[in-house]
Amino acid sequence: MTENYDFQRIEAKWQKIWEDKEAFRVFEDSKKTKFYCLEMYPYPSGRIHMGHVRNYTIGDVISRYKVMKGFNVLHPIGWDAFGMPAENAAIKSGVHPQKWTMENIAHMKHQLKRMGFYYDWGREVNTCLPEYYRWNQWIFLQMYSKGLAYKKKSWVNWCPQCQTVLANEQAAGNRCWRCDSEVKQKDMEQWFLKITDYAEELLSGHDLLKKWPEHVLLMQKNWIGKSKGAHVTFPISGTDQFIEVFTTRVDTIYGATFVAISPEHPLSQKLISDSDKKERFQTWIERSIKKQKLEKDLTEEEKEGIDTGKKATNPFTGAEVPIWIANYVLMEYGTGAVMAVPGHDQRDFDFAKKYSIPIQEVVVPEGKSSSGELEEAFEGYGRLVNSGDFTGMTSKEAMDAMAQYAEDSGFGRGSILYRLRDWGISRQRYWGAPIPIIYCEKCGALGVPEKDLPVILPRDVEFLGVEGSPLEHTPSFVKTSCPQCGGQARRETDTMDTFFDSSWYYFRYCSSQEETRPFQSSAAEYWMPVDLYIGGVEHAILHLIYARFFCKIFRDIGLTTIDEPFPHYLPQGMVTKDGSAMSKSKGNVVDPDKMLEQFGADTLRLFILFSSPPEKEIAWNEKGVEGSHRFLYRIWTFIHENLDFFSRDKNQVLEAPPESESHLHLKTKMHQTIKKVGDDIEKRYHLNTAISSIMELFNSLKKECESLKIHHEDRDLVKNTMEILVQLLSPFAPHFCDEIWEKMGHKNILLHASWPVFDPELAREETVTIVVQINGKLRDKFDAGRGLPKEDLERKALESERIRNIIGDRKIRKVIFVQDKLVNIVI
RNA sequence: GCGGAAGUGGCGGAAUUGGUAGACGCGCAAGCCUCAGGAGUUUGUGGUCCUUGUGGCCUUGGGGGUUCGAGUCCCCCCUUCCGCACCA
Repeated sequence: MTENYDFQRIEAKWQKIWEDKEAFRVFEDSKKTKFYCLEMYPYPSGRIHMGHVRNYTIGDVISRYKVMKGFNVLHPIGWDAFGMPAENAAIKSGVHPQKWTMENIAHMKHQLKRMGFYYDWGREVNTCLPEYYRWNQWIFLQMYSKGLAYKKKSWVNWCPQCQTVLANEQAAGNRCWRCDSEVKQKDMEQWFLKITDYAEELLSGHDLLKKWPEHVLLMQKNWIGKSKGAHVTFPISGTDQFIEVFTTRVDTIYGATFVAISPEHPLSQKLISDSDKKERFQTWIERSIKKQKLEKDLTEEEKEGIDTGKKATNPFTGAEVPIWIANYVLMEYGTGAVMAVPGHDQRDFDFAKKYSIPIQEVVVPEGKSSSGELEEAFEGYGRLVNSGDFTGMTSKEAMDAMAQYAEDSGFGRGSILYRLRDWGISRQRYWGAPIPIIYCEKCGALGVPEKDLPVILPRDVEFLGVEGSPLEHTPSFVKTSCPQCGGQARRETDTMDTFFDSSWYYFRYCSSQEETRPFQSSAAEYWMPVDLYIGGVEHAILHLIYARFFCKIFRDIGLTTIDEPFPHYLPQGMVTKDGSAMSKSKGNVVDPDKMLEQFGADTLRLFILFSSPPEKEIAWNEKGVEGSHRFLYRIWTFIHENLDFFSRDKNQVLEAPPESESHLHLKTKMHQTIKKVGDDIEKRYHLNTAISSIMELFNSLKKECESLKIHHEDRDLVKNTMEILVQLLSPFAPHFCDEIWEKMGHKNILLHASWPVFDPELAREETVTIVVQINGKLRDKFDAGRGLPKEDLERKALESERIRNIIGDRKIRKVIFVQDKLVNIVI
């Protein structure tokens, strides 16, 4: 009677054995080569979802494989535990964010264990605990003392009804997510990190990231947005003030027929202050600023502006041009002011047409002459016309010459501009790491002294959901004394963006218990950098740039010698159902718990990997899960039906048999599969094809076994192949394989068994199929010994009756030969 | 608008270096087993045509090209998805 495949019992059994053996604990060991496999840690939202299952299963298979290959593998996990959902839950249902978060973590931890993941739980980090976030504060203070953290005014979304700051996603559609009132913009003091200091290095560091997908590097590159150009100052007529502009096309400056500044530009108020239309202008400016902040698609917005009536002088031509305030000029980019060249910029062209501003042509396409009246802006490069001494130069020559001339004349310089902006980390929220700053009336803003860290987030606060952060209304937190003069002082009540937490957690895993520094440098020297980082591509820009930025700061303050934390990044695709991402609102969520109950962890792991290669999206299909389950079941039944045979004592040697053809075939297949599975896991990360090749091996094995009773001599090979198969499958379905392995009489767990080695000689087919083509079309094929020379195979091909019939009496022009593959006869 | 990725049977996907397209799995069909089956098992399964063969033709979004040979390389176009977006 065949024993049932009781996966619930088996999985619980092996999870306990692994835990009792502490099989997943790792320590630094200089004798072994380390491998640090990291997956993006989860936000403890309550339950794990299929995206987690996929992400962590990919990492788990690679980790287990590397362990079997003899590496010292660090595979940690933790919790991105601060953030808004916890606070929202508090506001809505009165549960304390800490309670909510810790309960979620407990449940999700249980779920992850239930999946059988190879995690060293001794290194678990939890960002909402003071043990962790005190180092956020410490790092912040290091940055503050180096001038890398600073405070400045910035616009935030503000709900006047709730009297609170809103995140962008809470202000969707320009309406407050809670009370639906109209969102306003408010200018508030906020903390920033000077990531722009590292813009160039974040860009040039891409050269070290050889194992990142090209498109991810490109996304980051666009985000950093480096532009080469020039800054030029235009004096404002009748004043001693200037407008500075940035341009990437200084070669077109002779065609600058006006200057346009952003409504938000500091000069915009001054320039209209003595205008008789001041009030109308004022209203227009306010409306434009608001639109710029809130409109999603600004390109759709019609270009409009107001003429300030003031003039500025084009320093190249000496001509006076009007100064406009225009809604298409953004304060965030460049200087917030542009030299407008209608002839060579379509936006300026549209604007000039609307307000009848002159359009001048100063660049013509190479080999063409001036076209008279322009129909639209010519934005390409060409040769300069109507440009004084620079006329006749190419655009490229002129850009250098003009930048040089501007610099020599003192009204400009060649320059480089980045789109990347400093990172605002202030959040007017409770559930985050407090920013360790104290404000004293006398001494100003001071960092909390290191000895006073951590600044503990107080537990007892009120969650009204209105009038700013709960911390502001907690006097016991706010009131403090000045660390310098001892006088009355007030704490910063803003907390940190949770991206701050996730920018360095991978360092913390190296020594998560360390109490005197964020991490032990020696431990980080051993484990870092992360050898493989796996996670959703939605973090390709922000998280991965911030983390790279932090690593470079750590290097610059002497905590590490690493330049890049993640030399290898593997983005993993989404799990979708019915054409869209699984989400509660769509109602298309498949709960991993349900799958675990129905099929078990091994089936779920196998299915999620088998469906698709890691980078691709997975469309969930319940039938496929059954297929993966069936595969395990078939192996289970097969082993149990022949249990006497498979559990036979290893030492019982059978006489070496003569090698039959099918015997040879199976042996070859076995060695090929070892090679393929290894390559698929560590070279291509195509775990789906690794699994399919194991399935193929099992199919071959079963076929061979139909003759098991007849061909006594194949038995050793069959048993050996089965053992290899279980080893190859074990990273994918670890509980199942350990159970079978034990049944086959082994005492060790598979994690401690080494990965099988293939013999290249045996992996090579002794007979190959030679394809015969005529004019590139398949016409015949035959088997032949490996390595036969062209002449033999060509003769054999021409002997074939089919081939002879097709050729008839036509003349053979030539014959193409590919060793061990094909003979192509061209007639 | 700019940038990127992708398009292969009814479905998920395979084809790693230009060399047998459709591996593996799902689904479907038929047989076996069964009182029964939404279980198990065996076989078949891209389309099409006929003379049913170890057959012919067609087939990797569409159209051209390079090559003895193209899913793979080049050019043009279409569709879908993603990122950025008045970036000066």
